[in-house]
Amino acid sequence: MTGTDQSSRQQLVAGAADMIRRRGLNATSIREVAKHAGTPLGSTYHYFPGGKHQLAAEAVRYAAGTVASIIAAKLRAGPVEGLQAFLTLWRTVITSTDFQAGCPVLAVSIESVSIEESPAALTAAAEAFTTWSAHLAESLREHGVAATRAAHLATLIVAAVEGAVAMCRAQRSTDPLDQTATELTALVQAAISR
Amino acid sequence: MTGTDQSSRQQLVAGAADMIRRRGLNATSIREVAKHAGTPLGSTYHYFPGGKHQLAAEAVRYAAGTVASIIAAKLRAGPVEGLQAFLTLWRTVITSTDFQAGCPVLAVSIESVSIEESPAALTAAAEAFTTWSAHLAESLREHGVAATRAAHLATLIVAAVEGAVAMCRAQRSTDPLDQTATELTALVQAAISR
DNA sequence: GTCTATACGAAGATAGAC
DNA sequence: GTCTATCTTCGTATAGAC
Repeated sequence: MTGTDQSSRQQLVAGAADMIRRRGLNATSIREVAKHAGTPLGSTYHYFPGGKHQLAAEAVRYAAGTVASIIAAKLRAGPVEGLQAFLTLWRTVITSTDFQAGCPVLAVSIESVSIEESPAALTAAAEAFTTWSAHLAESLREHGVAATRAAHLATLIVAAVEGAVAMCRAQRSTDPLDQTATELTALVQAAISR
Repeated sequence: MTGTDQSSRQQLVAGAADMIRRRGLNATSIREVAKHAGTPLGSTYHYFPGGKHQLAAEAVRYAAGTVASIIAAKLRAGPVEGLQAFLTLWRTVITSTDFQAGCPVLAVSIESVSIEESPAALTAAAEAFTTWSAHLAESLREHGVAATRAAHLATLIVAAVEGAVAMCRAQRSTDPLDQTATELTALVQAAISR
């Protein structure tokens, strides 16, 4: 386990995550991921014997982990701050890429049809959504929101933001996310101040 | 323009919409759409000279129009009834296909990266979201919700439902949509009863 | 262990037979 | 006008040279 090995491997994972969030899972080819990482095609199958499924699953976990770390850190300041961080994160993604990138977890959720076709990647996507929601729900509970309501509210936040990011890409405008942000912020503030 | 022509054409469009909502845009091949419709491959390019882009765009408009008709009809009974119809519609889609189908509009929004790559389909997706939101917003305004708030709330509804459907597919559970439904229904009821 | 070269299938699109 | 056969490119994956 040398440093070079890990950096090549990590570059493949990060590159795959970037391509998936831009073009989707099916339009992300191993060939191009390898080329982008500067590694030969064969190396990919050395690092990821499971082929594209394995690479996709790791890419989802990588991207999901990054997002989870950010919101978990910001949630320590409170649910509203965590929500703001979540919203800002995705707004930055779409604006900094001129609406060309979105969420790789959502892409995998839509393109991995059955468990049989891409088991690991779809499972990783499901876990990502669960983790994000759980972080938000926990913070809401800590601020006095009842457990059931907190869970529902957390799910709504994740669903709404994911959907809004996709709408922003289609419309080439940040309006859907900004409008969603306004509603969600008001909703969370009302929930924790009762 | 014989009856047979139009039915073949429509079968291609409907078949494409079904495949896109299940597998996504990139995994939907013209070959398989043609086979499923029982028409030769060449016919597809006769009906759709613009190739896959044109077929995808028409598939999106077809699916989006169906959804728009349903919610527009139910919205006449009020915003809550329209929301319920929107929610029920998607819940039926995911449960009747064992979580294998979702929204084709969302799939196209995520997989059509740039305007250059798939201009017509992405434009059709943007219009679908706009149309759905506009219907909901209009109904909310008619029930006393201020114009700006109505627009924001309508966007939140579309975004949240689209995101929730994708989450349901990843988690193979209707919980995300059901929890989102609870929150959205309460939110709309509160908005129109003030 | 790393990488080049290749096998094999399927994609979008079209040319040309009927 | 309809459809068959084919062109070209690109996908995943692997076999085998270094």
